[in-house]
Amino acid sequence: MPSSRSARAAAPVTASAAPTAQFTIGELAREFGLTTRAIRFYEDCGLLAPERTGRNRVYTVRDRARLTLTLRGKRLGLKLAEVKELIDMYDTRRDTEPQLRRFLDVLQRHRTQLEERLGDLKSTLDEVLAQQAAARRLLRTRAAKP
Amino acid sequence: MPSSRSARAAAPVTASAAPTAQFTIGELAREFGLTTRAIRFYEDCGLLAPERTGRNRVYTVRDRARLTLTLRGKRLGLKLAEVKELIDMYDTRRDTEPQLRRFLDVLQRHRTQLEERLGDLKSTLDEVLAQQAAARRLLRTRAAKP
DNA sequence: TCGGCACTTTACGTAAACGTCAACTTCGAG
DNA sequence: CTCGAAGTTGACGTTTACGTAAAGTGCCGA
Repeated sequence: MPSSRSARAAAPVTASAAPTAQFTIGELAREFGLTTRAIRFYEDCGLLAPERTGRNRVYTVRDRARLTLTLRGKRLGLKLAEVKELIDMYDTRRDTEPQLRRFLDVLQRHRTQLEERLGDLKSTLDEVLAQQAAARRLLRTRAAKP
Repeated sequence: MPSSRSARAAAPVTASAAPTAQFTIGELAREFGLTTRAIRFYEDCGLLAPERTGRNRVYTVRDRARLTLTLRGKRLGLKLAEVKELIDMYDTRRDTEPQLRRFLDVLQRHRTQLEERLGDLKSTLDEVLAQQAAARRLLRTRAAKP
């Protein structure tokens, strides 16, 4: 069975795994546990901009990376628009000094925000751990004298 | 100027700060930087259940604590329903062993989730730090030879 | 040639988390 | 007594992040 690269104009000739790895929307969806609808929606939001083979979308490793970042941002509670701003920021040129300084500004803001969240997270995690310990103790004493 | 506890049936007699501290919805809103609408909405979601003086809501320190937890959960990207589940869990009795075991289950789930997010956060933070360092280096070399 | 499957676009539906009126009531001050 | 400020409920509007259905294209195997 040749590699299942379905629904695409047949690979050049005998090549099964292209050198510059490419993916269909369905492949990406399965890989990331998303629906194709979601992926297209991310494109509408400007988070992805895949090439086309005719009308069909062709995703590269670069798109895959952006998708990874997108999902991570989502898990951290960011809006897609915020994720886009962030990703775009990392993708833009920083040729001139003003650009570099603006970039550093944004980085600092993000860093501060992230560190705050890190604090929140650690607090909650600590509380969960404490509750876990307490509950386990209770369960042991409960088991001792029923 | 006596403490501004507006819009309430007058305090018993001369007491200005009640022993069991209470708050109006407006006070809470200001304190947490929310709208009263939001606070009422949280009540609709079962996150708060203030007493009433007639029709007016009266919040206690306990409600204040729940609100704090709610907002922290939000910052961590949890849905209000998830926050409710979490808070309720912390508030319920754990008298029987099955209850205790269920409690431990939920704790473990939350812990896993929190640790995943912690990983996400650390990754992003690391990347931000790396970018910061890189940008600063660039800026220095740029300053050296313009 | 005929399904069937994966892909496409267009378009309307929906759940979450509030915002935003509207239409009151209820106090305390003037 | 009237006014304003803060409270109340109710109902509809809005944004975000997709779900879902409709209707069509393109290729592949039987």
